[in-house]
Amino acid sequence: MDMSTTNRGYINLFCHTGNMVQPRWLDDDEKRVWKDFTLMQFQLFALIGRELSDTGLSFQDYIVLAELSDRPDYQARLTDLGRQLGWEKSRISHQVTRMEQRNLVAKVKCPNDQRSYLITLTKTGRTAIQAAAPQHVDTVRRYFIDVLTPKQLQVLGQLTGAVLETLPDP
Amino acid sequence: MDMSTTNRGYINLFCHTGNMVQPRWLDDDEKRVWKDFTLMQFQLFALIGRELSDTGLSFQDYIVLAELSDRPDYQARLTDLGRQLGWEKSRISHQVTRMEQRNLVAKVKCPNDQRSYLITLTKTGRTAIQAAAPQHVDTVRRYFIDVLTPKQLQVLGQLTGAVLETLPDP
DNA sequence: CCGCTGTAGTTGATACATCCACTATAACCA
DNA sequence: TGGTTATAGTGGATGTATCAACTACAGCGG
Repeated sequence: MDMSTTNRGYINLFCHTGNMVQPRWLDDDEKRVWKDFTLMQFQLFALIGRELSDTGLSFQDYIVLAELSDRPDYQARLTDLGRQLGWEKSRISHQVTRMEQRNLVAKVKCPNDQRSYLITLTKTGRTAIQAAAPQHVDTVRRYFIDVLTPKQLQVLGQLTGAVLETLPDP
Repeated sequence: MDMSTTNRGYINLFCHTGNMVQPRWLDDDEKRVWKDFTLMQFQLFALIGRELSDTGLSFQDYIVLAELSDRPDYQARLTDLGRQLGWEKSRISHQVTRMEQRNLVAKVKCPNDQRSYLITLTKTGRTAIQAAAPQHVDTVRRYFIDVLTPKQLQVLGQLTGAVLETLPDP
């Protein structure tokens, strides 16, 4: 099962050229970046979740509430909400259902389209995100934004854009 | 609830200076980078999971199998495995339990330490990661590594390191 | 040898993400 | 107008993270 005695492990890559399958290893730098990147993103989002949890909101709750807060009328159609966040319909549906049960948002049948729902920010939801925002944004700055130099931030923006463009739609 | 009429939304940040709480917004660039970054990482890992799913492995399965493959004897103590991956004990425990039920790994009581288990790669596990590796590594290259310029990869490595160092231990 | 503290791992509860199959309405077009 | 297709959303099943409370063993100091 060894692919090479000097460069083991399945983080290493194969690359399909034509109908030949040729190994194309990750070199040590690429391997390190990939592993560190996966670790970093996971730890970062886990931390954000933990720091948010005193407020009774999950990061997912926060994201939805923040998106609704960004709207002039504090409401959005369910699918628009999902589309805006890059969430698939089932994910946003389940999430909103849970949030509705906790009274963070309300669902109203859309008058124009009998299939749709308007999701609106409730008083409770508004209060919750108001309470959570200071600590959340502090965390994002402290452990991410402010850790990076302006140059790093700029490159990260470009790089993120490049990856997002390459990623297929669904 | 508006923090400002020109710069709304709870992605914006507050910063605690002494016992004063002062708003410190994310400017438009920072906001874009943060949102795009969260979106990118999520979509990327979702894609990796989907592309892996034909092989019957989740990304988490893959990570564990890859880590075990990297060991000369194809085995590791449960906690070492978790430590290596940056996973907390409950997470690695649950994951390994599920993987054991599918015969991807085996658990043996550690002879030296009656509290510990040695997790070993089974024949099935070995076959599974062998089958999955080509497509997996191809995906990682195609949608991440090869999308980035060497310069971007280098900056990403530095930036990732900086964030990881800042992140608190647990 | 006893008790204390730390470490290894489990378990059950809850929340989250995904998949797939499903209902219902809308839009289109022949 | 009636049939087809696309869109909006639901619901259940499975796998995945996290938390807190738990058992059990190890190592240490008296």
